[in-house]
Amino acid sequence: MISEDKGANISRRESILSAAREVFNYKGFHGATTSEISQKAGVAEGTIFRYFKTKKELLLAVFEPLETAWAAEFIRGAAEQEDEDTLRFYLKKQLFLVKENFELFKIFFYESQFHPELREKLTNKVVQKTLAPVESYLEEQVKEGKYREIDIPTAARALFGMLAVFIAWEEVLQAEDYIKFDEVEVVERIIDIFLHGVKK
Amino acid sequence: MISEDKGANISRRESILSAAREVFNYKGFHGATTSEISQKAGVAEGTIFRYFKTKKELLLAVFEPLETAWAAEFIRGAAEQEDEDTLRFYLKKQLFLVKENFELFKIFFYESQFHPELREKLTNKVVQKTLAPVESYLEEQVKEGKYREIDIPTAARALFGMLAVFIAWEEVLQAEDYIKFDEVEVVERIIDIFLHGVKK
Amino acid sequence: MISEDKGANISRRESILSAAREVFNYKGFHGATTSEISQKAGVAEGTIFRYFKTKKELLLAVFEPLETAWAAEFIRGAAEQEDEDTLRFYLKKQLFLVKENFELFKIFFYESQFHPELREKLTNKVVQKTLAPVESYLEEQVKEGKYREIDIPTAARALFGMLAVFIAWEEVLQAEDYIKFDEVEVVERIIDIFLHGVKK
Amino acid sequence: MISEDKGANISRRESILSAAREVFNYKGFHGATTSEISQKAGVAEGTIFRYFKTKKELLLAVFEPLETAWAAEFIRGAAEQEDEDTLRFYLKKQLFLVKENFELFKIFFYESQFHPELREKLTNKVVQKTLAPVESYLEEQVKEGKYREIDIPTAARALFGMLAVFIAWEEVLQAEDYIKFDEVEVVERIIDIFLHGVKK
DNA sequence: AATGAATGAGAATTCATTCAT
DNA sequence: TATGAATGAATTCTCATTCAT
Repeated sequence: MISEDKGANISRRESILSAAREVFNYKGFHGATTSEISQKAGVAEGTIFRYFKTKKELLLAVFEPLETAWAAEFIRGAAEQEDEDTLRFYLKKQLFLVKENFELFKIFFYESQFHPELREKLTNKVVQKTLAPVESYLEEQVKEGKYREIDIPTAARALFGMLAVFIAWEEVLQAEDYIKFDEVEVVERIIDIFLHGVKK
Repeated sequence: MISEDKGANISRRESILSAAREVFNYKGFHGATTSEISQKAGVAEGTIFRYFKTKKELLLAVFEPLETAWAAEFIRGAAEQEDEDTLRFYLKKQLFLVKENFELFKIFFYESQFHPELREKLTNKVVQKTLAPVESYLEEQVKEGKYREIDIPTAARALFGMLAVFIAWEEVLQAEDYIKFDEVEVVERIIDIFLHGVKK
Repeated sequence: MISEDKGANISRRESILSAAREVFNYKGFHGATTSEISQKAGVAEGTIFRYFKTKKELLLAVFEPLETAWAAEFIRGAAEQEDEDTLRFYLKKQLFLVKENFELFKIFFYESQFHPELREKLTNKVVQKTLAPVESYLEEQVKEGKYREIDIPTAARALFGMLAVFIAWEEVLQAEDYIKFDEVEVVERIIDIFLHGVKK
Repeated sequence: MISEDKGANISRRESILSAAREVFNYKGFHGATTSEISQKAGVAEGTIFRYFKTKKELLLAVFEPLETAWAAEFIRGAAEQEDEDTLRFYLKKQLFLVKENFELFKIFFYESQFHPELREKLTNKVVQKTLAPVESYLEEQVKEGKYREIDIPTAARALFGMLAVFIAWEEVLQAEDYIKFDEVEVVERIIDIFLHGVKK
């Protein structure tokens, strides 16, 4: 079979999802048109609606890989963080996961305002799952007397905020022209400040 | 003429801007219609276009007060932060300023992706100005040997990330149902962790 | 003002309604397109939707004159039918009213299947109102012993059925080519058969 | 293969026609989709187009059984009506035939407006054939001096109109909630009025 | 012969923008 | 200057029909 378009060996559903992700990313949900998505996917416009009843359903489907990634991650993440090294490893992995899926994240966040079902998914399937391992780690350390008597939920969220801001810096502000941060170094530095801040 | 609508003593331009802010906020830029804005502003739809050539121009104009607020803040903020107390005070004020204008911020952030002129404003007139006083404070402290040899830009951004994440928690995720944080306490705790983390 | 199109001195709403009636008539509701209606009305397609929120609302509005005509007729018709002459006069007027509005009737009938609100209007505002005067006339005559002991509702409906069939003959079957009936004569003959059939 | 669906022992063509009848009936021609018809028929959508070139051709084919029924009826009906009893019997049978096929009739009538070939069929193969026996009966009776000198075509049509209106009452208006007529009684009463009206 | 995925023309509806008043 | 009716391009979505398998 000779087929030069990108739909050759991936399924049409995937082509559409991939095109939708791309277009949603640089136009937003409302700004994206099904016409543009269909062109990018190399299918007829009507074909989109064979796979997704409405444009909104397409939006929801677009996040599936995120949920999947997080669900998988959660299982592995659940394996208790025992020491600083595992924590560092976990944080880096999470950061990488977010960066890798940043386009999706951005839309996910933004559209959450307008679609309660999205908001719920974001909160329960992504945010809470991301926080949980860190919170249980911190709790352990505090209990063992290694860390100060900090407020766990606050601390966990703060830690992620410190990391998130760098992704926003790069991805939203596209501000690398002003200051370019080396990712690995930044993570080390942030963890350093944080751990120094919570340790006794 | 005695007019009882809100446009009575504020100019039409202001009515329109205020209505636009409100509608952009809960519908997003694309979701907002000039018709709804005009109704909220109490003017005819056509009138909007006497003050703003296009809907996009209206979007850009909507952020003016943010810039103004930040410009004013910058002047005052420039007065060096000399000690922890001034830092705490500054951070709280900034946080309050962001929360107060959160609606605008959200649109500002989101639309920045699609409109480079917005992105530039956001980076230069808001973000950089907010970071500067903290960076200069940290630099001072490091120089004086009170703080560890941290990377200043990283630390400053991390600090704001820690705070920002709580606003996002409330405003984007609307996740107060899960955990409700007391704002004043949270700020104290975060600053505590941060300072503990950077101090020698 | 120089304006040669038909929308010159009738309101746009009327132009649209009139065009809609015409197109609904020869294409049916589903077969009619708002595009064709707008062209016939001499307005832009979008203009239709300034006057009628949806195509269906346009359908409902199209029947207003029917209801109005019937409401007016009802008031006059309510004046008791005292003798055969008034009955004849009433029936001819009704028949004329139906013929004059036949296009509307046809759509009204047909679409009643799919839109319960239409069905209810048809039954209550048109059919029942048309039957009432005839029923009360028949009742009177039976009571006075002039007519046989017939079933009033059956007889009234039967009478209208006799007349209606000729309208259907002409308007639906367009069967004048086969047999052409003289309207006035037909009505006389039918009334003759009917009265002869119910009299003692 | 033992197939349990309804298409098992009736031909595919019949399954499709039967499904089409059903769907045309409650959705109308335009409202019906070939997709729904194919599902109801238990065949693939494409299969419909192997049996019927277009949806319209399917519409035309749907009426075949009506024509067949009427053709059969005609042959039997042609056997002269000799007395009132045979007339009564014939009318009841016809009425039953119409009621039984009312769904088809309704579409037949309605779509006749838009498709001349349908209209012609309706007039020639159904309506004329139905009228003929009654007309010849009436003619006979008038000739024999038993009935008054009425206009035969008018009278025949009027008789059917009287009956038809009751079917419309039930089936189109679905107005049984208002008044419910007993079918057998109604037919008796109508024939009674009619015959009384035409007899000397 | 039968399938059903894919098509794309065409449908109703929305909305930023214009312009006569 | 302000209006708001009118516009029509653009949008999402539907569906009869085709065609490779």
